[in-house]
Amino acid sequence: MPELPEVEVTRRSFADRIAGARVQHLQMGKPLRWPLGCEPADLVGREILSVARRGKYLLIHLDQGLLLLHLGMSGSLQFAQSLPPPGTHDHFELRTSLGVLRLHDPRRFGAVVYASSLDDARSIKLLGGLGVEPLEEGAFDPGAFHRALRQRRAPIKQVLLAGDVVVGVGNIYASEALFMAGIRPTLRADRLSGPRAARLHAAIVAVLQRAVTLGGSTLRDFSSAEGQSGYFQLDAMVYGRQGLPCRVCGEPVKTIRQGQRSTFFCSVCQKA
DNA sequence: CGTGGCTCCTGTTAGC
DNA sequence: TGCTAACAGGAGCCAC
Repeated sequence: MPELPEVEVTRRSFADRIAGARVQHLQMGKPLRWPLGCEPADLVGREILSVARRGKYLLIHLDQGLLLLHLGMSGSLQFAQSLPPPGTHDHFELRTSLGVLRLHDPRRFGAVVYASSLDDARSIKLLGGLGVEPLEEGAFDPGAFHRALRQRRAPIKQVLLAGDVVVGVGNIYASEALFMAGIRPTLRADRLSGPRAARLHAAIVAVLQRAVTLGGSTLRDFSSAEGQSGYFQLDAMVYGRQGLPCRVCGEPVKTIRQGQRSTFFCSVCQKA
């Protein structure tokens, strides 16, 4: 569920408040995607230095090691001075001197993984193959983006989702960025001209930035760690709008399946 | 090595 | 109203 904007909104909603906290207790619920990788008790007493983000992963840096956190499809975080007793879908809870951090994740596609450092095998395995950060100053270059796309024969939508060229673009924002750039989602990535790749590059940045500003999308259950819902979906151009008139030309929005995920597009505004 | 398909899990919704 | 099947924002893994 959460794509880059939702993860970034989550990070901003608690990073400053948890920095400097001391870990008092770590409680795991039902198994998540991978085992934690250390004894929960081993983390007691460590200090939380900062919360960073890489792609859709949150990196909680400790004075020794770090926790890699992924929200999967249905995960959300809460951080507060105190919280009501955990429910059936709360599978990770970190009690600290400054508050309680809790992961709520019904589908349990999310993960919390301890790594001793960023060069640790566990972090390399999870973060090593990730593409560039689209919103990082100077990191996402239109020319390099075009060159990377020329190596790929898969449909452009699926190349965006794969996350090894550029990170953070999930199912909602892939459809939205392709609409904004006027590109058909089924077009082979290597068939994009330089100008069209540049247009897509700009669209990705614009869509993600706008979504962060709006507090992310809240289709079902996303909210920030402060409990705020996002508003992006209220003005999605194509996502979730199958059969409804395109906001630009009025043509009914189409939906197709690509790699078991639904894609939304306008056949008039996205001719090729 | 790039690509496409499958998989994990639970909850909600569309359709009969 | 009730049952069932399809689908949901991710992404690692495996066979080609």
